Amino acid sequence: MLRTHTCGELKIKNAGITVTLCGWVQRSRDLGGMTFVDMRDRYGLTQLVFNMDTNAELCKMARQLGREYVIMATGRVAERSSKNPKMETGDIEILVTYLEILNVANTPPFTIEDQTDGGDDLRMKFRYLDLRRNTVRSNLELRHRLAIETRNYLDKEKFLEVETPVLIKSTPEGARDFVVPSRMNAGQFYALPQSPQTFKQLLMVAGLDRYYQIVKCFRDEDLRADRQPEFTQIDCEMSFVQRDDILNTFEGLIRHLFKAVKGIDIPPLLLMSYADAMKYYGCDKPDTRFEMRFVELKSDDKGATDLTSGKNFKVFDDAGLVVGICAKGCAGYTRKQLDELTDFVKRPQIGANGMVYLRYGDDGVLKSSVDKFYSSEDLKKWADTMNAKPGDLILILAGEPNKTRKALSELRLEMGTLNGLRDKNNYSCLWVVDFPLLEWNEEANRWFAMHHPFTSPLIDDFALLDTDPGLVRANAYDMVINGVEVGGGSIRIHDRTMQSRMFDLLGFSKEDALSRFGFLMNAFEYGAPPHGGIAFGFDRLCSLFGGSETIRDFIAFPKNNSGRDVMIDAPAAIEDVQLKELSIRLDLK
RNA sequence: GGUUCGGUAGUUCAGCUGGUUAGAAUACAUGCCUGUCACGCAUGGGGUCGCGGGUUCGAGUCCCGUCCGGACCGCCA
Repeated sequence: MLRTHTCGELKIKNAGITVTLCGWVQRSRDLGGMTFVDMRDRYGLTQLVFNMDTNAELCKMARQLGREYVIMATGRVAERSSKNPKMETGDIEILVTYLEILNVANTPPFTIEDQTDGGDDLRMKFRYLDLRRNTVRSNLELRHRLAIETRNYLDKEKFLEVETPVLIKSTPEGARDFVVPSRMNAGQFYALPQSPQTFKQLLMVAGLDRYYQIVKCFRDEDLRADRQPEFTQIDCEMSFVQRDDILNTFEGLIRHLFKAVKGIDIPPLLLMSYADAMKYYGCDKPDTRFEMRFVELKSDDKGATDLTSGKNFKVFDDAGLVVGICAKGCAGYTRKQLDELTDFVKRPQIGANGMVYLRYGDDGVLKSSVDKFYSSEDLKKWADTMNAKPGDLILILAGEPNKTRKALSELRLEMGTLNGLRDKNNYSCLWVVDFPLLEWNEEANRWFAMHHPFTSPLIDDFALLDTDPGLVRANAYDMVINGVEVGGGSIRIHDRTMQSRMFDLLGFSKEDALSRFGFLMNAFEYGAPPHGGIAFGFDRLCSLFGGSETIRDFIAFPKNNSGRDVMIDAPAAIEDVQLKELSIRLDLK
């Protein structure tokens, strides 16, 4: 070992001993007669001192050190005459007697500080420098901690970590596959897994009983702050279980992670149906850190009261849904603020046509943007329905039900943000259950599995498969934390008649089904146990625990918005020889 | 595929309704300074204003196109 200690561990109690440290030059301060150098490694920062009186040669050498030079220094640990309470090792310093430059360094293009001056693009291009910064490194440490604690918990619960192949077969359902040409099988391609879904089910048929894997998955779709083309899942499957067994087991996992990594005891998870999530939050992954639930003033539901029609307000009369939220204590919003909210919901990404507001003044007077059409009695009814009190502000959207819910959901989140109700250190976890099994796709003119084709329907809804497939609920569940879908799964179909029934519904012919999933259907002929599972988005979990919106900060070498690795400059063209070997001819315009 | 914001010194940014030699901070270099710790002080170098075209007497600034980056919509079983 070149060193005796790290740059983070020497404290006042070590004063007097002689040590050798290795690390990078964070910063140096040349005061003329003496020079201070802050030396950094993964563990911390330690101050080196050089004095012209003691050793002029060495001191001059220290003056020549540039930022990020790699050095080795030997000296005695001494108590400082002026201590720095802001520094972990601020009570001591090293009186250097030997200094060696292990490597010189170019001046980095941005500062290696917690608050760096580097922009995102530059940091990604020099990611290995970016990773020297505390903030980024501590994100990777958090990721490591979460992985270790996940393994600890699942191991204790008798889960077996099994590796599944990365070169597999393309499946047409779901996301676009990344494909890999096969040299030995000209014209044929592997696909990279979007998830090890079928393999983990085969492991259940194999009798492994409980499987997990922290595994890379791949989806060739457009990127977002929380979406990368390659990402990591905690992928799990269990045999001989029902839904609640899985919910309990993985509520246990998330509880363990919060406790072990953040020291937080989270309350028992709420269980919310998909239908309620959509009705009260307009979204299948509600942020439940705050209430502000939707209240409908008019809807298509049977027996629903209609508080808005028949007053000549065409917008509401024509709407399938009139729905609002009540923002507590926001009656003081200015016209300008309300106009900004209106602009917010009218943005093309949100797509509302307009917004109606109703101020419930502190004096009890109701003032709305539709006073022309509605009497104060009408407005009072709205306010009462919405449980509004003086001082509150009601915001109402109307139109086609699904679009309107989606828009109001965005507005709700915006109001939550504006009112400081979305504290990143506050966690609200819940299960969303009973998703629809199928989704109708207009373009393809057929049903698609909302989750995947192996998801079991709820027993209660079996009969509806014949009469009204759209109403069939799936035995599926998502875990949602602070409005982020961190995990999802389902009880699978293990029965071959039900499986072929599903394939029928999805419009797969027998031949289709066999060529795509024949291996799985065959396996199911040999005694498949009832089973189900779940997969967590590990990167998202890390960013959530780290209090960040973007997962890129928690991935050592992430891709940019266009799916490029700007550091190694991938993807890139390949040699003609390689193409030839793969029997591939390019067709670029 | 679409919406939107941005691209000016190594870096982060400012630069007004078009008008002298394009600025600041920081980084870098040199010098001074014996208790600094974002050390301080002084001096200095550093620019194809992303690229191409257009309007104009004149473009960093306006227009069109294009490339790159961020956020979002579509997409993501």
